[in-house]
Parts: sequence; C-alpha cells; structure tokens
Amino acid sequence: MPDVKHFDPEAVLEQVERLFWQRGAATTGIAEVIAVTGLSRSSLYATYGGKQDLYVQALRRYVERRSEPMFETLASDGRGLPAVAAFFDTLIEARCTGEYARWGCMAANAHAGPGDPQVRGLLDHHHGRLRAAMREALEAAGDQLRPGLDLDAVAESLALLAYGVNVRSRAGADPESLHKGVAAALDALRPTRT
Amino acid sequence: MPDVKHFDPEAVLEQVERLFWQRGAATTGIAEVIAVTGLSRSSLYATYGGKQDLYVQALRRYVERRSEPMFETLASDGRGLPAVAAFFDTLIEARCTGEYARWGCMAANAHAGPGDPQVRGLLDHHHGRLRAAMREALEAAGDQLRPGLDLDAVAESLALLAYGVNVRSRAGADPESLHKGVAAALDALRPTRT
DNA sequence: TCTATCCTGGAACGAGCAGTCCAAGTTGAG
DNA sequence: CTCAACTTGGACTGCTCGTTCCAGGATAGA
Repeated sequence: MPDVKHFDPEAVLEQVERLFWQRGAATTGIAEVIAVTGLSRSSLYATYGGKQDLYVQALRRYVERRSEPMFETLASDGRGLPAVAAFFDTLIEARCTGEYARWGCMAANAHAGPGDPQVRGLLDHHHGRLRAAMREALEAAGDQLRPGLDLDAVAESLALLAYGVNVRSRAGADPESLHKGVAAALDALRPTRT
Repeated sequence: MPDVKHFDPEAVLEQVERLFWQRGAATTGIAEVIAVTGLSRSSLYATYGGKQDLYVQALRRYVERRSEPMFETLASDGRGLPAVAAFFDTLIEARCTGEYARWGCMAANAHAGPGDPQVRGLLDHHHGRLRAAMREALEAAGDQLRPGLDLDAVAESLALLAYGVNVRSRAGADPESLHKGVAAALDALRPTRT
C-alpha cells in the first residue's frame, strides 16, 4: 500500500501552530499556511481537515507541548515560592524576548476568538492544569507562606495573574513592570517579617 | 447647507462598539455592521472611514465610555481596599451575567488581534489608566494594607489580575472561582491578624 | 511488469469580503 | 421657485476566502 506521506505531519503541525499563535486564527488564511508549510491544498485538507480543525489541532499541540511542560516543571519543583517565581520569570522572559516575543500565549489569545466548543474545552483544560500546578507548587511552600491562606484561591489568583502577563506582553508591555507586578503578588503571600 | 445626517453618529457608534466587542473585529463583516446599524454603506464609509478606522473608533469609545467611568469610580472612592474589592465585584458581575456576559473586556480582547499601532496606543492608555486608578485606590487604604508594600507594584499586579478575570470570563469561567481568586489576592495585602 | 492504491499539485468554484461610485432624493439659502 | 450642497440607497467591482475536485505520478505487492 503506497500510502506514505511525503511530509512529516507533526513537523507541519508545529509550523501551523506557530503561524496561528503569532497571527491569530481569524487573520491567517489557508494561503499563508500553504506558503509556510510548503504542502499543497490537497494534502493539507486530507491530513488535517478544514481550517477550524487545523486550528484546533494546532491549539491542542500548543497546550500539550508548550504549556504542559511548564506546568509540570512548576508542579514538581518542590521549592515552593521560588518555583512559582521561577515560573513567572521564565514566562515573562519567553513572552518579551527572543523568538516568541509579543506572541503572547496562544491559549490566552484564543479566548478572544469565537466561542467554539472544542476550543473552549481546550481552554478550560489549560486553565485547570495551570491552577492545579500552581496549587501543587504552593503546597510545597510550607512556612514560606503566611498562615491561613486558602491555597486553592491563591492558586486561582496566580493563574489569573499569569493570563494578565500573557495578555499584556502581546501588546509589548515593559517586562520590568511585569516582573514588579508579579513580585508584589508573591511578596504579599509571604509572612510578615518579624 | 442641507448637510444634516439622517442618523445619530454616536448612537450608531455604540451599536458598532457592541458588535465588535462581542464578536471581535476580524470575524465581523461590514455586512453585519450594516445589518445591525441599519445605515447604508455610503453613510458608513463617509462618516467613519473603512473597517479598521471604524474598529479603532469603537475601541476608543469603549475605553472612554465604558472603562474610564469604572476607573474614575475606583480612583475616587476613598475607602481603600473595599473600593478595590467593589471594583472587582462589579467587574465579575458584569462579565459573567446580564447583557454583556461572556463578552469579556473589549480592550483585553483587542490584545489578541494584530499589532495595529493605533490599537496598541489605546491599549497602553487603557492599561495606564487602570493601573493609576488602582494605585489611587490603594493610597487611600492606609493601614488596611500590611506595611512595606510597593504600591506601584501592587497596582500593577491587581491590574494584571483584572486582565485575567476579563480573559477567563469570556470563556465562561465560574464567577465563584473568579471571586475566590480576587479575594485571595486582596486578603494577602492585608496585615496579619494579631 | 502490471495493477491497484493513495498521495500530490494545481486548476477551478462559489461565496463573501472590503471598498467605490453614481443617480436619486432631500433640504436650506437666495 | 430654483439651485447648489450634501446625504442616501444600492448596484457594482475586484479580490480573497475556504473548499472541492480530478488528472497525473509514485509506489508496494503479485
């Protein structure tokens, strides 16, 4: 059965992911996808389906291959607040400098689009994973935290803060301001110095 | 000079604002704008220019007429932390229930679009105003706050938090979770109970 | 070598897009 | 009343969109 594809579907999907991540789904045409990936319309539609399917697959890849590793690092770090701080440092660095500067977070960006059910499912999953990882990191913080905190609620607030960082970085926010804001949020969690 | 328009440009602009706010600029066609406003292509293009100009004007109206009043209330309240809490309560209520439920914040949504310079200018202005209002509210908090806080940094962190609320609410986030997250962030600012 | 199968390239399609243009209508000034 | 200025409705244009389709090429098994 000569059914061997002439390209690597995973590698192509990564290119597509980057295109949609940077430019957004609505403002990116199939013609651009073809130009960037180099494959033909037939192969594209045969392999991935239509544009919306393609976008969903790209977003899924982003959540699984880009976000999830960061979440796992955060959850399994074990240092407590320094792990959370490192997470935000890495995030701000990635969002403001280098190859992906001003691309924001593809999942955060996707919130602005139309409310496709598949997309919403991915976004809810993404948020749940972020919050859970944040919560795990906080559980390891012990007495680095002031007493009496509701860790679930704090995890939620830090997850929301991360969305803020992602959103503002896409508009070219000053990384120093972002660092300051994050530092203030984390400082407030620490016990009062005695 | 019979040059009286047959419609109220301001009222039309509000309808356009709501359309772009809810559906986004890229996914809204001029045909929809015409259908909703009831005016003709000629009048639309003669009055507002092309689609991008129209979007910028709608976004400007949103920032000036929707966001700014909330910022002014926050800045001039004078109660301190309760004012900040009330701001977030109102925000979550507006984002999750009623006429504008799941529309998010038009300015936050605009971050996901292409980096148009005019749009970016509006978004930077919007963020600056939010942060400044937050800072003013915090200055009135006095000893409601734990000592030693950097108010600028805290204001930035609360502004970022607001973006998180706006973004997640568009995906239908549970308002209770949002309230919890906000409450945790504000609680952490208070002095340790003695 | 022959054949069945599947992938590939590119032409073609209809729909929808943003934007232009002009004849017709309306209104205040003279 | 007449005219000039301006708005209005809607036909029209050229383009781009996502999607379909098919002839041709490549390949593995018989």
